[in-house]
Amino acid sequence: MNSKKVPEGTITRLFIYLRELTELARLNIRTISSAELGERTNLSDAQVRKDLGYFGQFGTSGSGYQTEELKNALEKILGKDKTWNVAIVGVGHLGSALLTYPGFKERGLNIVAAFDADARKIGKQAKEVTVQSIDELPGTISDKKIVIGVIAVPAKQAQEVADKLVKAKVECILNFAPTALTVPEQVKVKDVDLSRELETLSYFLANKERTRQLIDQQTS
Amino acid sequence: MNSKKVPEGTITRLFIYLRELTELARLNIRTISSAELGERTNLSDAQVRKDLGYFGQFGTSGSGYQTEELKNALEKILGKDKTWNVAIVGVGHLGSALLTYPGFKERGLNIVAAFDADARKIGKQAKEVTVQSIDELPGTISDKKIVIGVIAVPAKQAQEVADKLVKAKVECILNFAPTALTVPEQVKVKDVDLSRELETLSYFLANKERTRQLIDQQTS
DNA sequence: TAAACTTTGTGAAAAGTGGCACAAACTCTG
DNA sequence: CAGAGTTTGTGCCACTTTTCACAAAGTTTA
Ligand SMILES: NC(=O)c1ccc[n+]([C@@H]2O[C@H](COP(=O)([O-])OP(=O)(O)OC[C@H]3O[C@@H](n4cnc5c(N)ncnc54)[C@H](O)[C@@H]3O)[C@@H](O)[C@H]2O)c1
Ligand SMILES: NC(=O)c1ccc[n+]([C@@H]2O[C@H](COP(=O)([O-])OP(=O)(O)OC[C@H]3O[C@@H](n4cnc5c(N)ncnc54)[C@H](O)[C@@H]3O)[C@@H](O)[C@H]2O)c1
Repeated sequence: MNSKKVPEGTITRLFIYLRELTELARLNIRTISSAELGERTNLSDAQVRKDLGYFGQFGTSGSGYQTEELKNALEKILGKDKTWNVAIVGVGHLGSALLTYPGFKERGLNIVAAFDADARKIGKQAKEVTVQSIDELPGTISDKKIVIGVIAVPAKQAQEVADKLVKAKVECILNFAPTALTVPEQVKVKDVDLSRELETLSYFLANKERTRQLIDQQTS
Repeated sequence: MNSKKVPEGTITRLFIYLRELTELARLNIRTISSAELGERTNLSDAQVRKDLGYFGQFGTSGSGYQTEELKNALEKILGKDKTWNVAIVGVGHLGSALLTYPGFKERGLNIVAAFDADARKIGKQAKEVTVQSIDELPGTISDKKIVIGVIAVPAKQAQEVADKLVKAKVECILNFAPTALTVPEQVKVKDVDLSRELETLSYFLANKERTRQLIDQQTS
């Protein structure tokens, strides 16, 4: 095992391998080679081996990897054997969608609190969670051992909410507001910018059109 | 201006700069240096200049960039001076949030149609759009000149919806379902996998001690 | 007008990332 | 048990992207 920095892409791919291994285990397939695993995930055999190489040696020359064993190892590496408590701040359109999404719990992320500043939203029930006033955030974060804060408020309020979350000592923030947050470096921020993804497509379309015009000019 | 290949990351960051420039223009701030712009977007001054450098020379030594001028230039580069018609397929929790979000129109992405397979949702009004039956998709896509399709249905139905969108001749697909789609190569697919983002956080938490030492690279 | 200061634009160096290729390790076969 | 076959783990190389660093260009000051 080398202790070099692990590329972001490796982590993403490990989740893909894990998903495939879970399927293989279900099908009672006991061993798999990097070539086969790569085939099934549209990745190269070398990529598979290199990714695993960051975390140790899991295979056997000549036969490959034990499905079950590698699956367990990846679950441990990826933190799938643990669960974490999550709070959502801002129960608007997006916040509500997140609150009811079952995919979080399936991945070991339990939403155990929700906060909003709007009096009309406070007290509302969504799944097992009751919307609380933002003023109760510090106490609840600490009492319920919440380690992830999800920001789903308008961009203008995002930094203010981030400050409250940091003060309450969350360890990660998942930020849906389209704005850059400033936080101490020990707090991990993950930005998810839905608009930007769409915007990227508009760049693609604009370029496609430009290219087409250039080609038209050349051909005509 | 050099005509070398523009990194993917550069495009993403240009949108970030543009967002900040729009805010600066609103605040009537006339000029900005790469250092200040970098400060406000959590990026380095060199990164800002390099990114802009792919598209031309926009600044003035000694004083920086004209806010309004750079904003206009970026809008043109990024295709923001055009608008595109968008359809949403699947008006559930996420689809509804997207439908009512005003940020898309502001960015030249007009949601002009929405489709669902559930009879109870059809006919529902959301903003200016009435939810239509999925059967009307081909006709509407063509009539309304829709170039982007957004998939917000459960993973199991995602490929089937993608096939319909491709057949109806959309040029891009934004896919929120956590599954890999197979489409012809002339159709651009952008996956937004919220689950993946969450999974990454659980990895971070599980490996916090190690990751904390290597936190330098998290600007993306 | 000149000197001090600020900031850009960009080559060159550094860092990060993926693919190749092969020795070493192991399995299989007769 | 030897020789043929399979597959891993990793050093090395090619490529991409970011950071560095500084001359050139502009601004400000006196
Ligand atoms: N809805 C979408 O499709 C969409 C798409 C892209 C980005 N976003 C971003 O996600 C964020 C949320 O979007 P939305 O559509 O859910 O907005 P929304 O207006 O529906 O909801 C925002 C919620 O935040 C609450 N709030 C405001 N200030 C608060 C504060 N200081 N503390 C606690 N709660 C506060 C409001 O009361 C409201 O309930 C925004 O930043 C938006 O830009 C949303
Ligand atoms: N809600 C979230 O917070 C969230 C988070 C991460 C990922 N996602 C993903 O986004 C997608 C949508 O999530 P959601 O929470 O909105 O689900 P949802 O169940 O609330 O909505 C899905 C909608 O799609 C419609 N639908 C089903 N099959 C269809 C078909 N063949 N054609 C047209 N419409 C069809 C359903 O009638 C329903 O209205 C899912 O793939 C989900 O995994 C959602």
